[in-house]
Amino acid sequence: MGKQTNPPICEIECIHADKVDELQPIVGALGGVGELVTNLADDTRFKVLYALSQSELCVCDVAAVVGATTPAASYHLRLLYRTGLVDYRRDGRLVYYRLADEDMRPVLEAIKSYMSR
Amino acid sequence: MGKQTNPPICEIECIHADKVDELQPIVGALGGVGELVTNLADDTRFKVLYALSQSELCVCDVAAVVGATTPAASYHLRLLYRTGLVDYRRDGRLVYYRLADEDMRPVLEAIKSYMSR
DNA sequence: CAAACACTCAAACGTCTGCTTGAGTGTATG
DNA sequence: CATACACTCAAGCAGACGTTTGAGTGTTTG
Repeated sequence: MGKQTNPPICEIECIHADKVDELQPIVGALGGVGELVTNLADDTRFKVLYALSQSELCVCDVAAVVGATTPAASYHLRLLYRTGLVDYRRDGRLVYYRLADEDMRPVLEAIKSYMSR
Repeated sequence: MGKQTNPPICEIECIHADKVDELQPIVGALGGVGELVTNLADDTRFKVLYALSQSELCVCDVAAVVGATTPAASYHLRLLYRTGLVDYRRDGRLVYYRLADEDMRPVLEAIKSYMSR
C-alpha cells in the first residue's frame, strides 16, 4: 500500500520552462488550424479543391475529374462551400463551382510541391 | 411502371470533356495527399509539429506547450514519427523530438499565414 | 538495490467521417 | 404539360480518430 496511485502526469513546465514559455503563446495562437486543414485532409476533397483552383467546373465535371459519384462530389463541395473555400453560380440546370479564396492557392501549391519532392 | 430505376449517376466526361481530360492526369497525380495532410488536420498535432519546427523538445515540453497530457503527446509524436515528419534522439531518460523533414517547413508556414490573414 | 521519473504501450470509449442509396427539387426541352 | 436531366438532401453504415486510463520499460539517483 506504499504504492502511490497518482500523478504519473508531468507537471507543466517540467523540463525546459524557458522554451515552453516562449512557444506557448505562438502555438496557442494556432487554435482552429485543424478545422481548416481538415478540409484538405481527404484525397477526394483535396483533389476537388485543387481542380477548382485550376478551372471553374460543374458538379458533374468535378465528379469525373476526381473519380467519384455525383452525390459524393456534391457532398464534398457542400463542405467546402460551408467553410468558405469554394463558391458557386447557377447557369440553367448546371451549377458551376470555383475557388472562393485566392489566399488558399499558395497553401495548395505548397502541399502539392511537398508531395512531388 | 414506366419509371426507370437506374442511372441517376452522370456518365464520365458528361459536360466539359476538354477540361476534364486536361485536369484528370494532374489531379490523379495528387493521390496520397490526404494521408499526408491528415497529419496536420488536428489542432493538437499541428501545434506539436509547428512547435518542433521552432525548437527541439522533449515529450514533456511538447505536452506543456500544446496543453495535452503526456500520453496524448506521445501518441501524436508516434504518429508523426511513423510518417517520417518527426525524428528523435535519446538523452538519459529524456527523449528529444525534432522536425525530420525541412521540406515540411514551407507547408507549415503557408498554413500559418493563411490562418492569420 | 530501491525509489523516482520520463516515457511508451494497449485497451476501451465516444465521436466523427466519407460514401452509398433512394427520394426529392427545380430547370430546361419537345 | 410531360419528360429528361443536373443536382441536392436525408438516412444509414462501416471504418477511422483522439483521448483517457492504467500498467509497463528503462534509465537515473541516493
